[in-house]
Amino acid sequence: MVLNKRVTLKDIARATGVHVSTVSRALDPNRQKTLTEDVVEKIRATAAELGYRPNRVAYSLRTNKTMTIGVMIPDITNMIFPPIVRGIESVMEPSGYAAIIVNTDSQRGREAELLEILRDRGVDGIIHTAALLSEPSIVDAAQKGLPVVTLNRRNDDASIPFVINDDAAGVRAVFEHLRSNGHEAIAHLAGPSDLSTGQLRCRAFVDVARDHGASSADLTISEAQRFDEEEGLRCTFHILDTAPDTTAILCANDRLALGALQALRDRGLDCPRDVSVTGFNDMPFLDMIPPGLTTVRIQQFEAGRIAAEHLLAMLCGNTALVPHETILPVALVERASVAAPRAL
Amino acid sequence: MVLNKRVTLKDIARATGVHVSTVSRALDPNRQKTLTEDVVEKIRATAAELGYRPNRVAYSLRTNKTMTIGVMIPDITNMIFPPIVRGIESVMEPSGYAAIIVNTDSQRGREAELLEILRDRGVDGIIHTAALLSEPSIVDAAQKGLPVVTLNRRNDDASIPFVINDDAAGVRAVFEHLRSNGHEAIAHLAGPSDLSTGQLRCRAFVDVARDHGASSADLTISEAQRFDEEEGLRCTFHILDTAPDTTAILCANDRLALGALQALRDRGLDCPRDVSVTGFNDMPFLDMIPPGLTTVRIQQFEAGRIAAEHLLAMLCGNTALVPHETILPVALVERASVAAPRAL
DNA sequence: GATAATTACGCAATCGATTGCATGATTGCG
DNA sequence: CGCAATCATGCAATCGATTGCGTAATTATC
Repeated sequence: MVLNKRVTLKDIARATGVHVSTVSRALDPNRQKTLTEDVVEKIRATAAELGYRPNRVAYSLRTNKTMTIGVMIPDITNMIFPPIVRGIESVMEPSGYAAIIVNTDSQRGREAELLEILRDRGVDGIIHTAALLSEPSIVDAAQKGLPVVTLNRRNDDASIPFVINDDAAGVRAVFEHLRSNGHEAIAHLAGPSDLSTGQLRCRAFVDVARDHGASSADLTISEAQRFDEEEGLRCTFHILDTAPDTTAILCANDRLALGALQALRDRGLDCPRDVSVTGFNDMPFLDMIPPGLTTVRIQQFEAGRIAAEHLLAMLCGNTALVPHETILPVALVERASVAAPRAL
Repeated sequence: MVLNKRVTLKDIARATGVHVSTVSRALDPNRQKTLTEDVVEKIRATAAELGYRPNRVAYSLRTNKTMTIGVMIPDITNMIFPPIVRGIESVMEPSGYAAIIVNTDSQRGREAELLEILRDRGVDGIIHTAALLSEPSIVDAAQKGLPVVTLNRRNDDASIPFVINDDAAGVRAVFEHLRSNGHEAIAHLAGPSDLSTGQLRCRAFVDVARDHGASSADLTISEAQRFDEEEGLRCTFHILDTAPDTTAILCANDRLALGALQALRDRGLDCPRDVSVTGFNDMPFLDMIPPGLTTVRIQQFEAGRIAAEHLLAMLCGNTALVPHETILPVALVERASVAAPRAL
C-alpha cells in the first residue's frame, strides 16, 4: 500500500514559487489568458514534469459537477442494451463523462432505489432506458432540475426529452407484410403493458388492425408479463387455445417470438407452414436461428448515441436546443418465418 | 434549474443546536456510541425530517475513498460479458460500491488510456477482464498499490489475484470427447495469442494432443486475430485448404465456431456428418442455432461474483485472505455438432 | 469533599481544487 | 512627470464532510 502521494496544485505552486490559485488558472485553458505567457509555460512544464493529474473529487466538490452520468437499464444481459450503452459511451467518454450503469430488472422498487443511489452520487444527468410507465420517481427528479433523457419511453411530461424507435411504424410494417401474405387472423403477443415498448406496440397493433377493418372485439391479444421466451411460450399456448384459427402471431419482441416458435414445435405445428411468426428488435444472432425470424430492426447504438447527445446538450445548458421527441426510423427485415397461410 | 438546495450536516447542526462534528458522529453507526443516547436520537430524527443525504463527494475528498470501482472489459456487446458484469454488481452494489465500466476493444492504447481515466477518477480498485497479455499498465497500477483483480487472465505477477475458468480442463474434455467419437485429425481454431484465453486454450490443446500421441509438427492450428465469426470463417477456410483430411475443428470460442459452421456450409460440407465442430463458452441462444454446438459451459456470473468478492476483501484490507488463483470448474455441453467421422 | 478519571461535545484543521476580491506593479495618457 | 487605467498575481473563503485534540461537565475513588 505504498501509493505514491498524488501531486497537487500546492506541490506545483511550491515548485514554481507562485500561489496555488495562479497554478489553477495556468492549467485552465479558459483562464490562462489572464496570466503572463512565461508563467503559464513554466507552470505547465513543471506540472507535466511532476506528473500532475487533477483531483476530480476536489473539482467536483467545488464546482458541484461530477462529470458522471447515470444510465438506468432493465438488464444488461438483454442483448439489445449493450449496443445502446456503447452508443451512449461513444458520446460521453470523449466529452469527459463517465457512466454508472445500473440494472433495474424492471422492478418498481429497484428503479426508485437505484435512482436514489445515482442522485446520492451526484450524477450530472441521467439516461433512463425503458422506464416503467407507472414509476414517478424519474419524473420527480427531472422536475427538480436534474437533466434526464428517456430512451424507449414516451413521456407526457414535457420536461423530459425522449428518444424512441418508431414502434408504431414497425408494427404497421409487419402487420401489412402479414396481410400482403394473405393473413387475416393475426394475433398479437404483447409485451408487458407497464413498459412503454409493450404498450406502444400493442396500441399500434390495435390501431393498424382497426385500419384494416378488424373490430376491437375480434382481436386476439395475449399479454406477456415479461419480455422473455418463457412468457412467449405461455402466451402462445394461450393464443392457440383460445383462437385456434390464428394463422400469424405478431410478437412484441424477438424473445417472445422465440418462445412462440418453441410453443408451435411443442404443438407439432410448423412455422411458417402452419403459423407465421414475427418478432421485433432484430437482436444479434437472430438470423442464425431457424426458420429465420421476420422482424423489425431498430437502431440501438444510434438511439444511445442520440440520447447521449441530447443529454450532453442539456448538461451544457442548451436545453432549449433539445427536441422533446426524437423518433428513429425502423426497418422491416424479411426472413423465413412468414409465408402464406395454409389453404383452408 | 431550481434544484432544492441539498441538506448538509451544517443544516442539521443548526436545527438541533449542536456542532457539525457532533452531527457527523451521530450519523455514523461506528461512532455514535461516544454520544449521549438522546442527542443521537434527536439528530437522527431531524436528519430524517430534513431529508438529509450525505454528500459522497465531500466524503470522498476527506477520506480518499470514492466507493467506486473500475471494470475494464473488451466489449460489452460480446454476450459473455454482461453476466460477468451482473455478477460483479451483485456483490458491489450491496456493499455501497458503484462500478464504472469501460470497453477497451482489446486495443493496447485504449487499455492504458482508460486505466488512466479510471485512476483519475480515483477508483478504489479495478476488475480487469480479459487483459491483454502484453499490456503492462495494469501491472504498474497494481504495484503502485491499487487493488486489482483480473478475470480470464492468468498473471505471473504475484500481487494480482486472478479468477479464471478452467480452460485447460475444458479443452481437454472437448478433445477427449472428439477422440472418443473416433476423431484423429483434430484441428484447433485458436483465439488471438495476445489474449489470455486464446493463449491458454491453445496451449491446452497442444498439451492434450501431445498426451494423445500427436507430435507438435502434426498439429493443425489456425490463429484468429479476433474472437468473431468473420475470423472463424477465414481460419476454417485456411484449415480446410491446408489440412483437407481434418475431421473435427476444436474452436477457441463459440463465435469462431459459428464462423466455422458457416465456412463448412459455404464449402458444401455438413456438420457433423463431414466435419465435427466444437465451441467454448456456451453463450446465450447458442442452443437454438443448428446443428446445436457442442461446447464448454463457463460460469460467467459466478466468475464476476467471485472476482468482486476478492476485490472487496482487498478494499477492506484483507488482501492476505485473497487466494492468488481461483480456477472455476467448467462443464462439457454435448449437442449435435459432434458425430463420428465419416468412414474413409 | 478533594482529586483523578471518564464522558460528551466543541473547535479547527484538513482533503484539493475554484473563484471573487484585493493589491501591487505596470502601462497609458495628457 | 503625475494620475488613472489595466494587468498579473496573491489572499482567503468555499464546497461538505471527517477527525485529532482540547475542555467543560460529570462520575468515580478514597
